[in-house]
Amino acid sequence: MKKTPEPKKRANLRDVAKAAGVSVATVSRVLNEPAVVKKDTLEKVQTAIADLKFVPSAAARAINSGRTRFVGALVPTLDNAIFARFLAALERKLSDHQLSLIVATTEADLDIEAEKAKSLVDIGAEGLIVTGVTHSPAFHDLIERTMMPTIITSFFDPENPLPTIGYDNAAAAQLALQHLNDLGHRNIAVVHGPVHNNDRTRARLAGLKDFPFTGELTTFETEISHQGGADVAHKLSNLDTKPDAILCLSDVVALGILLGFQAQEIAVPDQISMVGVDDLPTSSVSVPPLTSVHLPVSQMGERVADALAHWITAQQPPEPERLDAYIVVRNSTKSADKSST
Amino acid sequence: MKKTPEPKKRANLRDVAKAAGVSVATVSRVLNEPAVVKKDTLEKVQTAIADLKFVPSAAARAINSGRTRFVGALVPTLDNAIFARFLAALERKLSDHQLSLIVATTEADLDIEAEKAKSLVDIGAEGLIVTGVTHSPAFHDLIERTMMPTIITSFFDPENPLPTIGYDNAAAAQLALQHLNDLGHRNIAVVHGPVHNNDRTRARLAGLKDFPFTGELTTFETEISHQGGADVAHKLSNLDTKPDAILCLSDVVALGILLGFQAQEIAVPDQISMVGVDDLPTSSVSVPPLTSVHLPVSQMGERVADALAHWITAQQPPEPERLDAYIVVRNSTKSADKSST
DNA sequence: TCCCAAAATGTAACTAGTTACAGAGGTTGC
DNA sequence: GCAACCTCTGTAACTAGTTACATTTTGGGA
Repeated sequence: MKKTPEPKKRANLRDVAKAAGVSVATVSRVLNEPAVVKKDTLEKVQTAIADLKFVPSAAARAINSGRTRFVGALVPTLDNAIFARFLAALERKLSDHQLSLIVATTEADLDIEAEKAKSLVDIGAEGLIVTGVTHSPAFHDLIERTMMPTIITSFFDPENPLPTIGYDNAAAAQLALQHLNDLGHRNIAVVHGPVHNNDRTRARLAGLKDFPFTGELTTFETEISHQGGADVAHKLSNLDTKPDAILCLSDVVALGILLGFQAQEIAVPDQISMVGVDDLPTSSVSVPPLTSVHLPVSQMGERVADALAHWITAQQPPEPERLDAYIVVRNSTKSADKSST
Repeated sequence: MKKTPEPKKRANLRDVAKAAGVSVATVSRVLNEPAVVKKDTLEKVQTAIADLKFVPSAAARAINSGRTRFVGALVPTLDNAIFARFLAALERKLSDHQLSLIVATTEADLDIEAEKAKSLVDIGAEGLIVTGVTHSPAFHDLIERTMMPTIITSFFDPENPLPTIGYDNAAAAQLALQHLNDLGHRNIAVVHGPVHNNDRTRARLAGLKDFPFTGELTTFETEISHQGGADVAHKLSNLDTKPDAILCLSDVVALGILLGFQAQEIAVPDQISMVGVDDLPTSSVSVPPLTSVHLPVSQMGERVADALAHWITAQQPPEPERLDAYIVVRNSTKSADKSST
């Protein structure tokens, strides 16, 4: 007495056509250009669609149009607000182009990156967005084989084979050093995240090296987190000769240092000046507000979205694009002579 | 003398079959079960695949398997670390199930949510994850029509028609109030984000109302950002009778208040106690470290991933699941009698 | 009323894979 | 020596849409 042998099967175009007593072409027209369908036919079909709870198959559409309408972005982490802000802008602008965004995190591991890139391509991504110019051979293979439109962000390099849309990391770091130099600081601690698998950080450090600075530059590597910053604050406070300024290549870490210093009652900027790089929203409300090099990540998200959408539709890669970083001077820095009170 | 009339067209299975001198079935086998193919045939085909730079079409695969291997998550924003952390855990666990994650932000707007949900379904999402139980009629329509597996997060309600996996927001807020009550605070400022379109916040406020607290409870609404917190700090400091404790329904705001108080040299917890809700990583390194109700968002991400993956494959919705929040006492609270120094 | 074009609809061939089934060739057992 | 079986490969029919082209219907003007 079973009456439900296979009730689960989803209705398809043919089913709807049969139910409405029309051809598949008509149903397809109701879906795509209802204007050309006569009114009562239209209604008949729409009723059938509603009755059968018909939902067109995305895959079948995609197979004809050759479009899946989504792209993938590979970022090291979502835990750093700088990427979250980039992705927010990217997603917003992509949806103007009728594109959805798949986010995949790589944990700054090139193998994970290649693997996730592969799975993005496998499920049909029409384009890829990646962070930095350094990638595994497997990744480059994949991009070359599939000719997948791929844009590199957070990095500007007009020479790179894949188009880059981003800022000049070396220049951004130099902006910070310039500022400290102008203020007369001579003994500067440079605090940065892991350089392994992070070409942005390496480029920034290289930029600092290239800058004509005659004072002392000491580097400290730590985790990119508030905790990582707090750890460095602790380390710095135990030093025999303390630096008179800190140049921090990440605001998250800078904020952590700031908190660490507060806990130890080291006064910023009176005892020590601090510059960050990123200019997170939080940096403007920290105590003291943090002087920081602003990275235009929201703008970057928008430019990347436009460029990738254009690449996909017009089959033409975009020109590399440099977005300018600039320093925002707040109250975490002051000139060296006054700090030796 | 043109030799490239249409060189762009991607090679397909038939092209490869022709090039390798085998049938399409054999090529398909090379792709899916290479073990059953004779070695030299295998090599011939693989050579052809490489030569033609053949990449199987995801859409064509999906049309047969009925699977697209991705799901969509709708969150209000990426700017709050609480969602970023949830998504990070979700994405990590989903990839164990061979599922990718499409992230869409709704800006806490139910219409945007419905619209983005629709476009996720249109492009073939196999399941959806949404924040909170309150949604637009269009959204509910969509879910019902498509019978899309959909899990609600950040909210626990066993009565809800769609399965919820999350914490009890009322109970979480009460944990904070309980703590302040135990410490003897009688005049408490409750700071929260916009209640409009935010049922989590509303549930928390309702929880506070239900708690048998005999003191004074004053509420303040502000933006969920450090800036929003700083604004409230300013407002509070201008009050005639200041509260002796602040219960903040969001750690981001609490951290902003903390920074605001520092700028105004109001001592926490000596002059005023503070509790937050969220327990962000930053909360443990703020000055002072923030007492906060821990919301198990990473665990939530993992549970949701497992539940949704199971729903998709086994066609069976999960049971609602309550995850426990608990308070983490740090140094931003102290008992009332000592704070009246 | 008839003719013709415009409007509406239908037929069937596409898209790019998977897969049931058939069949060819080779090996083994009796 | 021949049936039985296994291994490997091929044919063709699926999946669910879109769309070029053919055909039917409709309506207006002569």
